[in-house]
Amino acid sequence: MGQAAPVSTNHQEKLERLLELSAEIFADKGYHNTSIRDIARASGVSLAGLYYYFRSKEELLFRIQERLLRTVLDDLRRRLDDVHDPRERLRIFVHSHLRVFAQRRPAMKVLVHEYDSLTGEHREHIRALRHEYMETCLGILRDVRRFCGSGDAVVLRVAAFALFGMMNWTYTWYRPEQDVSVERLAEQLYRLFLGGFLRSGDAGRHLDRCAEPLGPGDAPWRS
Amino acid sequence: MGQAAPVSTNHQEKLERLLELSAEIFADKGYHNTSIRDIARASGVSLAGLYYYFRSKEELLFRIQERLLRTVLDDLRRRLDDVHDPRERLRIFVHSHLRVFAQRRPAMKVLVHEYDSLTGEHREHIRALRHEYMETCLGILRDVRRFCGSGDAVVLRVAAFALFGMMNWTYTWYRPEQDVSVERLAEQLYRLFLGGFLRSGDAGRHLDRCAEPLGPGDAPWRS
Amino acid sequence: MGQAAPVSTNHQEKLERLLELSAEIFADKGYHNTSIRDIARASGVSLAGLYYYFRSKEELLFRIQERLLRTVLDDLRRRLDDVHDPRERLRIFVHSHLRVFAQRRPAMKVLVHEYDSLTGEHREHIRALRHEYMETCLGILRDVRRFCGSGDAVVLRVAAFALFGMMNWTYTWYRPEQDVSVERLAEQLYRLFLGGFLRSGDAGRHLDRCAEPLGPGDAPWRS
Amino acid sequence: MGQAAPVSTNHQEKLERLLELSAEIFADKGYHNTSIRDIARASGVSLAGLYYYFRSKEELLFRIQERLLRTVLDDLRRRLDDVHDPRERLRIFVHSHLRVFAQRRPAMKVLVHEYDSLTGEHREHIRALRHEYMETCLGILRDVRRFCGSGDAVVLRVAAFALFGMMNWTYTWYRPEQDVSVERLAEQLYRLFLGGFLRSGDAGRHLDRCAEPLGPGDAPWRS
DNA sequence: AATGAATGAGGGTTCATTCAT
DNA sequence: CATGAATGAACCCTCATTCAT
Repeated sequence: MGQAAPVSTNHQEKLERLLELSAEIFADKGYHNTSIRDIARASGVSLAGLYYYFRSKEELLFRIQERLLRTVLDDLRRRLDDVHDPRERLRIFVHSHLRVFAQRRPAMKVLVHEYDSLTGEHREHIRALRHEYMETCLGILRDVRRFCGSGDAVVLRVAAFALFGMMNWTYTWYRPEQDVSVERLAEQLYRLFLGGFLRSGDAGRHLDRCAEPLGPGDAPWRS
Repeated sequence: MGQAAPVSTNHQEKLERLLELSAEIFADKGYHNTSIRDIARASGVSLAGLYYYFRSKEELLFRIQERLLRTVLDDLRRRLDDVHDPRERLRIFVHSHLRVFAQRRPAMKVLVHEYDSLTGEHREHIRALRHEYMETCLGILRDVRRFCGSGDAVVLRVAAFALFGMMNWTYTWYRPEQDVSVERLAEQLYRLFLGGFLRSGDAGRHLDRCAEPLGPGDAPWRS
Repeated sequence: MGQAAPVSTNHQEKLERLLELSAEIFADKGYHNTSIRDIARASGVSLAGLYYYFRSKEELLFRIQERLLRTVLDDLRRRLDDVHDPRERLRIFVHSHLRVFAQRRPAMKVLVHEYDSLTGEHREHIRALRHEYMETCLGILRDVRRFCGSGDAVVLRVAAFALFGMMNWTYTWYRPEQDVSVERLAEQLYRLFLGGFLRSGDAGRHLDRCAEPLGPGDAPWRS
Repeated sequence: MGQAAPVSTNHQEKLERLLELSAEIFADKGYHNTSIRDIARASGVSLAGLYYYFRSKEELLFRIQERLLRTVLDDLRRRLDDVHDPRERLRIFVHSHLRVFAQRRPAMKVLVHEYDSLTGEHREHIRALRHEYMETCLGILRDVRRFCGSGDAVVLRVAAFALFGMMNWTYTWYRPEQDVSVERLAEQLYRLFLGGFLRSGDAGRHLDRCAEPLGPGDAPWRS
């Protein structure tokens, strides 16, 4: 009677604490430069004890990335739910991304910086989630353009990557505690991007030597 | 005067070939995931032989980054030499950066991705060169703003990082051979940035919780 | 009187199932290459649960060997009970050994292949049972010889080991389902051995450098 | 001028010393129960230093087995070279096998006992060599039978395995220093086998329930 | 009677680096 | 200049085993 399955909950909680902690260490020293022993030491769990929670170091990395991506995607979907104005949707996208970045900095750095450290199925799995996120972004941009001008696929793709670049690069310099607030950062990046995006048109088209259309990139951010 | 130290030249050439090759491998597998043996194997030089050219693995990483940064800075200075129009200077900055990125992709990825892998003096040295580069960028942005509007330091800083983010992030997705040409990419990013930069003003200022004054605001974006 | 401890019976049954299963796995992968976890997985019992049935991995190995040896010895004694013809006794010995081999292949392989994996008292205990079995065999051979010729102890010993070699080696090649029937295999080995045994005499005696007397020689084989 | 490549020779010598030593330890403690550290300790070479000579523990096991098998096969071929009498050829086979067994006991035990510890290509390679050896044996037995009686394939196969069993099993009990001389052991086993082989005919044929002929087994001793 | 959680010890292997030649 | 040979330290991971429940 009363609460059910407290054991499982306990396990889940401890696991999440370990994910959080590991993300911090990976973010700090880099995945390959972090030893499982480092994590054992920091967590107070024995070396072997960790393997009760993850099958391998790479699975640990994978779980960190997957958990964050799911959070990001869920959060975004919820926020976009009943918003229809294209620019407002873009604004929400930028703000949501950066807010999560600020709140979960270590995991975000790991997600952005250590994608290449994954291999095999782990990588494939994360690639798929990143792809989904990228598609969401491209959809929004398409709507903005349809509303305000032409929607060249190549231009859209470059713009999307530019936007991700602006946002993701923050992990190299932005510290929420020392810099401007996330809200203001997000707003500035949003306006910076939107301002240029709306007027960029098919910039430099005439310069391009490759004629063929590129089609939708298979790379999410980059596979 | 006699022969000008042909041995030395030979040495220099071989060293540069090794730097290039190592950059490729580091870019491909990551610095920490690459072993000196990998480099020995790929170069045909014996394991011990490599240590004639570098004192340590980290020095190898350092040389790759330093060499590229010097190239970038020199190239940029030369191109900016007698150009005075602020926007044209910004345009040159963007194009120069991306052209080098495209021409020396492996080294660029290493420069961008493996900065944290440096320690001690090596890191400090590279930090200084990066700082110099950043200052050049900020100087250009300041000029653009002075020409066209207010030049809030915080806004400038965020804009500069946004620009770097857009450009540096390309290492994760842009392939010169498969994507749009570098020229077009550069032009689009330049316009995207400039368009937003010129109209972004002190976006979101009222949202900010930080107290410090930011200079006279201009018209809100939405008006 | 009442019920005869049904719990205990349950326990005994489960234990025997575990012995059987473990024998299979040990036979397949080798004792040292098998982990307790493998056994837990295969049996569906939890890792810790297994330790209710055995005190240690080695005790598990010991029980497998001991159980089989007792079976073999009991079976043999029963079959030899009222048989007095020496050759018939030998025949029974061979058939019995090989029949058990065929019926309990995994355990037999473990018994033959993993004797060295035992240590201390476990090893000593099994050694004693094996010795008993060997003595039974030697006794039979002695009778055969006494019946048909001289009974040199050395010759007997070598012959006994030869017989065991022929029989035990079957674990490396004989598969009851694919090869000749056990009956035929047993009969052929029996005749092969008996044929040679009866005529081998003190073969090669003159070749031997050992000085110890070997008893009166009989006619050379070639005569 | 003078001797060529002394370095290579040195390397080869050291490697062979390591093979020999490792064979002893594997024979003594078993392959899976021996750690590379044990070998390092016994050889005086550092742990990492060993990996200059073998790529892996399994390759070490493989080399031990391969080296011995090549020795055995070469030796046997040389001895059989100009001998034509079938019985003499059989005699040479048995003597050769046991002499090598006695001279290289540790390696022989490893070859016989640790075949299952090999995997993948290593195993396949050894399997092929064992097969070649087995075929040589079968060829000899066929000749003996053709000379003296019928040559049933199944009987031959069983006889061959019986012979191998007699000989290989010696690793479990025979100590050249304490037992009869190798020559005498070989002679006795040879006569024991030949005596039975020549008179065994198609023993127990009528007992067999499986009718189909077995054809030449693919297993050497047992793959 | 059974298990989830945990651990110390040790496994095979790779690493950056050195040094005599 | 260049290398073959060697090493100490550290890596990730698995092991048999225990103990509170």
